[in-house]
Amino acid sequence: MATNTEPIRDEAKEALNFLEEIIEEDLRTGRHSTIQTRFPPEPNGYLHIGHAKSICLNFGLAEKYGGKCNLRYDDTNPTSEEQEYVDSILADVRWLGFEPAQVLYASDYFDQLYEWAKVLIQKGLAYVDFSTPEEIAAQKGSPTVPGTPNQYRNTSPEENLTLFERMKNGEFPDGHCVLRAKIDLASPNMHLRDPYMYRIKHAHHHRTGDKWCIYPMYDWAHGQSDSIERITHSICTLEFAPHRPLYEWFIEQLGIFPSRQYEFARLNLTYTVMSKRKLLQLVQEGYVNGWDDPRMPTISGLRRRGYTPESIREFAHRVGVAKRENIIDVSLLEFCIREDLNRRALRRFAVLRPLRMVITNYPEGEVEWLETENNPEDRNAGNRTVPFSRELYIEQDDFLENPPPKYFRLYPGGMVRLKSAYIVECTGVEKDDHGQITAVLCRYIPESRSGSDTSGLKVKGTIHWLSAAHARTAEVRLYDRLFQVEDPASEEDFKKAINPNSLEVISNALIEPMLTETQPGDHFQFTRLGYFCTDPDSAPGKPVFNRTVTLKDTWAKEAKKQGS
RNA sequence: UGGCCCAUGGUGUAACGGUAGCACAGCAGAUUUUGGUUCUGUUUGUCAGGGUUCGAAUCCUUGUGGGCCAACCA
Repeated sequence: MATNTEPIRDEAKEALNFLEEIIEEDLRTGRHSTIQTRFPPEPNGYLHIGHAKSICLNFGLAEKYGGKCNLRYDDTNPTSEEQEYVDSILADVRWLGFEPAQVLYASDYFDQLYEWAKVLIQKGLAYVDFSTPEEIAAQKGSPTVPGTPNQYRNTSPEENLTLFERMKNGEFPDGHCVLRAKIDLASPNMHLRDPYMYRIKHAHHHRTGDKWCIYPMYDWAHGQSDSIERITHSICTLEFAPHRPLYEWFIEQLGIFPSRQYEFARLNLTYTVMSKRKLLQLVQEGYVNGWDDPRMPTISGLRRRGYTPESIREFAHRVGVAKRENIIDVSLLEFCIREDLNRRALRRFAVLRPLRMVITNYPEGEVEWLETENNPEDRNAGNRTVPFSRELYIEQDDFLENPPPKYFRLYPGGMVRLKSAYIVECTGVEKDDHGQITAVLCRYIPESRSGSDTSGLKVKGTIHWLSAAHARTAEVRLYDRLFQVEDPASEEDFKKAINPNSLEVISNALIEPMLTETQPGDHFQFTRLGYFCTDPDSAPGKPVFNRTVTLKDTWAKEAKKQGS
């Protein structure tokens, strides 16, 4: 329920990023009356958190300024693109919470592009080149040495038109020739040294089938596609900045709608890699279990890990937009999901590494159903009851025979509160022949029951627990960062930096009875442990949980300090 | 040794010639039946030199450092 006295979040006072400034200026001056953006992935892999930033930017800008945003697949290279990727991309965009104004494909424009190529040829601005790739590379010179023209550069437009048509008709094998724009072989910008427009590929395209055997290059397709869609602000990452003069040259020569390109710095995250090539390697070489492995920075991986769309959108907002190279601390991402889930996730009891506890003064066979809150941050989440009995399980970490200083949990002679139940005092331990503790013995304080505590006792620690007779089992997958170094991409071999302990599977964790009814995608906070999400691998009666992120753990820090 | 882009605490990001702020992380404390949450406090910064100006993170200039660019990839 929104309070009306609260001003609508003061967006006006919030600082604008450089793209917002450009847009507001364009709107103010009347250069555009509305804006049109697009998110243009190539369907050759799964989307990752870096794409999420771009999606949030493009759709977010359109939303903010009352414009529209298209999803356009940049499908100009049939040999690396697949329908599987097309489908996953749309699903990810929608999951993030955005609906494209239109779902379009660069391949929709192949006919138009072909016609426009002929226009350039007629203007003497494009020619068919039969040189080998090596020859062309050599003729391009280097950044400090101008390129040199070859014989094909002088072919007449008429001849080029014929040649280009023959290319299109499939009269030449792959790689036999290319269509090049005739611009400036001496340009200090290598992209202007007669760039390729078309290459021959007798390949099946996932949408156009076998209609074409020539396919446009990125530079020849992208700006024209933007123009066709009347994209006002074509936002891309920094590495495309040197392409901008070419982007503008094509549009100018064709005299078509002048879309403008703007570049921003792509997102990098600590302890992971972001390039599609590297992610593909992780998948293909079995370092992870697929694109949606919860350790992957892919959107599908984050989803399976338990990240919510809201948390990712918030993250994208918080990282900001600028032109400076950056590497965002993954702790910001973790902050965003904790912030979101703290508000929304229902609390449940789970014991990952069980230790038996026997309450020696509690009647055998008796069971009490005790009330506990589903979410202390949200009164509307209500309460639930959990069974309490003589034999319990607690977390191994919550008992120590010889506790270090500042240890608030249980130890011989010490007292803790069992969350939402009673205060117990440890009276001793049971050990096996090897000296291993098999049970913690306690006596409980009957008048310390939560909600009606008249004991007057104050304890420092509160721990979670499960009634042994009522506990159910579940598989719990504990994930840690995939890499051991902050910036694996800068390593000689990024795969050597892989964290060998990025996944720990606990196949017999204990959970409270209610938790067996969960559905894949459900989020919970396991009290005192962290946020967990039900995995699709769950089977009836045997749920599987992924740890999204731990709770902040100041004791772990303190213990580490003491240890070192 | 060509062109383009960039440079603000540990990490990001504001300040649009006029008090260097915010967030995350860190540290310290208060509250707490989650060592969670919440609250309070706090450490740390304008790459360097020159110039313009009453005044420069901001404008100019030189340097330094980083990134990108020559694929029949996008």
